[in-house]
Parts: sequence; C-alpha cells; structure tokens
Amino acid sequence: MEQHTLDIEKQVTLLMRGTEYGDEQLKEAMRIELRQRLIEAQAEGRPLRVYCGYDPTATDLHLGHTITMQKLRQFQDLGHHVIFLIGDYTALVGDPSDKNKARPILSHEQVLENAKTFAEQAFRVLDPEKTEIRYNSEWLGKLTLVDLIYLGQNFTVQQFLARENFAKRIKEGSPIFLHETFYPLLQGYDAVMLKADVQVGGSDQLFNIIVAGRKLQEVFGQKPLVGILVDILPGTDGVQRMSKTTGNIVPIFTTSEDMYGKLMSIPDFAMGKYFRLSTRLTSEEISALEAGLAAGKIHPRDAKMRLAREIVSIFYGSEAAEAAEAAFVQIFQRKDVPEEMDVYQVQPGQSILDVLVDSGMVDSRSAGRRMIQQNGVRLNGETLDDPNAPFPGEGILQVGKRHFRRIIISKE
RNA sequence: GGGCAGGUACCGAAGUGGACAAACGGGGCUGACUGUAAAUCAGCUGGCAGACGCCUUCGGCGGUUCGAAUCCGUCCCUGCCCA
Repeated sequence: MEQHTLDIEKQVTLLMRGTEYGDEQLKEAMRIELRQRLIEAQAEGRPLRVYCGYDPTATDLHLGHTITMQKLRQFQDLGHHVIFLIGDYTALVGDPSDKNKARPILSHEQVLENAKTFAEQAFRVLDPEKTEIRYNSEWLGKLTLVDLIYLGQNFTVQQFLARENFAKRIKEGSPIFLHETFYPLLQGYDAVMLKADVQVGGSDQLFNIIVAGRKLQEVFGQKPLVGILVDILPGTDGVQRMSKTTGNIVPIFTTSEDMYGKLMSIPDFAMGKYFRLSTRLTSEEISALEAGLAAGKIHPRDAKMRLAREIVSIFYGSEAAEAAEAAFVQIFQRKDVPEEMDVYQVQPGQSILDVLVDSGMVDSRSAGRRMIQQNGVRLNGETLDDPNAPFPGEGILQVGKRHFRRIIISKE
C-alpha cells in the first residue's frame, strides 16, 4: 500500500510536468484531483481513460500537436488507456479558442480527407498498439435537436462573452457566428461519451475542458475529468502559435533534413520554449543551457543545433538526426551542396529560364526572371545572369539557398 | 424588416473617375553581412512578353463613360443601432 502511493506520487509529478494553467490555484486543484483519481482507479484495478481531441481542419499534424501527444504518451507508458480522438464533427464547427476570427467552413468530405493520415502521423509519437482511435461523428452525428437544447441549458451567453477571444472580437466588431458557441458543448459531450477521467489539451482549451467538459460530465452523472493543460508551442516565427494557416509549422510528415532546417530557422528567443515543450531534456539541463547562453559561454547557434538534433531524433532516431545535422552544416554553414538531389534532364534547345520553370524550381517564368535578376541562380557555383541564354551545361543547379537539382544533358 | 458603416492582393490596410497591377505595414522570396535558414541592412513580391506592350485582379452580376477599385442599379455577405 505504501509502495503504491509512492508510485502514484511519482506519476503525479511526471504528469503535471510542463503543464500550464495560467493560474496556480487551478493547477493545484488539478494536481490534487489527478492524485485522487489515480488512487481510485488503482483501487478499482483499472487504468485511467485519457483522451485528447484533434480537429482535422488541415491535413498536417505538426510539432505543436505533439506537445499534447507526448503527454498522452506519458500516460500510455504508465499503463493508462489513451484515446486519440479525431474531431471530424468539431472540425465542422471550428474551435473559436485559438482564433481571432471564425474558421472557414469545411465540408465533412474535406474533413475526412484531411483526417486520412492523422492516425498514421500520430503514431510517430503514440504507441499504435495501445491507442484507441475514435471519431466524434460517432456520437455527435446522432445528437438530436432536443439533445442540443439540453446541452445548451447548462451554459449562459455571458460565460461565452466573458471569454477573451470573444470579447476581443466583439470589441473589434468582427463576427461571432452562433455555431461557434456550440464548440465547447460538443467537446464537452465528447468527454461524456468517452467517460474520460483525464483530458489533455493546450492551455487555450481551458474553457472547453475545465468549464464545458467537467460541467457536462456532472450533468450526465459522471465524475468531472481532470484537465491536463500544456503550454502552447509558438511557430517558427517564434511568436504566434504554431498553425497551418499562419504558415509557421514544423510538420510531422517531412524529411529529417527539413525538420532540422525548420528548427534552425526559429528565432533565438524562442529556443527556451522549444526546449521545454518539445525535448526530453530536464528542466535542470535547460536552465543550465540558458544560463550558459546568457553568460555568453554557449554559442546560440550551438544551442539551436542541439535543439534541432534533439527534436529530430525524437521523430527519426539519433542517426537520422546526425545525418540531418551533417547535411545542414554542409549546405548552410559551408555553403556546399547536399549529397542527394533530384535529377533534371535538359532537353535540346531549352533556355535557362525554361529549365527553371520546367524543373519546378520556380512557379512562373516571371518568378524565374526575378530570381535570375537577384543573382539567385547558380550552376556549379557560377551565377547565371541571362534567362534567355541556352542552358550552359551539366552540373549542380542551385536556386536560392535551398533548392538544388542535378542537371544532365539529354544525349541526342 | 428599417437606418448607418463596410467588403481591396497571402493577411492587415490606403485609394473614391484617368498618372492603379493598385500606397504603406506584416508575411514570403532574393542578396549582403553574420553566429544560423537568428538579428540587421538592401531589393523583389499577379501572369505573358520583357523594349514598347498585352491579359486577369479591388464581394457577384449588369449599366454609365473614350476610360471604373472609384459613379449608377441590383444581388450576396459583415458590423453597429432600431424592431
């Protein structure tokens, strides 16, 4: 018995690590509830039911999503039951939490298309053997109007208006569509249908999880879930939250080299958050690193390379991470060329511009001309300056900093 | 349903008959520099041709005009106020 409580204490410490509630009291309350729930479940001889929902509003899952996924993984590794919920119906509504404006309307077909590879992407972090995949259309699709009315009776308009993002939109005079207010109800209903003990989410999910989810579970006679809220990862710009629409994502499905490079492009000031949220380094190690940086003992470039290496190795293993680093050093630090690149075969009579466009290295002839004018096109290191000249010969064609093709001349 | 204000490029936002492919800012791209694809500085940022020029784009459609993002009609959408 003594031994078990100790185990639980360790679990609580691990599971609460990296959480962010924006309010110490709430955090403490959740810590206590988590401990209690673990004790109860253990007494009942069952694992906790833990879930996090992901809305397929776009095709790519990205590093930002993996913060909650890593938290799910922790639960999984501790033997708890994890549900990866695909929000194919909530995606139709669009979560107003993280937005300063309404989401564009998607059709259910588009959403399902987006969701196609969600699970596959998630398994880069989660254990496929231990993960239950669900779609919330399963129960949201069956909700009747009466059900919805009943759900709505538990919330007031004032609760919604008080939320920062809605208040902001009201102040700006930008629209808030009625259906957006359904979002928390639907997410809360997910929690009810899943009989969740724990819900993991970003700290922007506070209302949806702590207010809506817990409230509705109580209404349905369930014990309100424990919310595990994690901090939000900024995108590659270092400021705005990572999101596909902002265009600042590090996608999960990409090459190790690309992931490494994207991580190297984050601003120096964002390194701390990335280390804390996306790597396995302990907070002591990170603090030491930051102290070194502040004292000028550690080069920011080296710290960022460490960051990139750490994260890439989580997804691709340490060998691939080292290879990606080597490629990065080769291309960007030594300004050398990569080991591997696509091959393009030049046809007789093609001009330089023809090759740029036809090989897909530029989007249009105008863009190609611009690129040449700006000295962005090189063949074997020699800058090419006449778009209309016949393509001069074989070798390595480079456009901008990071686009390469091996050019061969067709024998004819 | 009525009154008022709006709908401009990837985003924000000027422009209110010709000099508008459309100021400015952000984003993106290129170059220089560097400590890195950070920061900073400079340039570029609809397409075709690249010399003149031509084509598509300012919510949709239709008009007025030699000429419309700009004026008129109509429709759609948003905010505020009223009901």
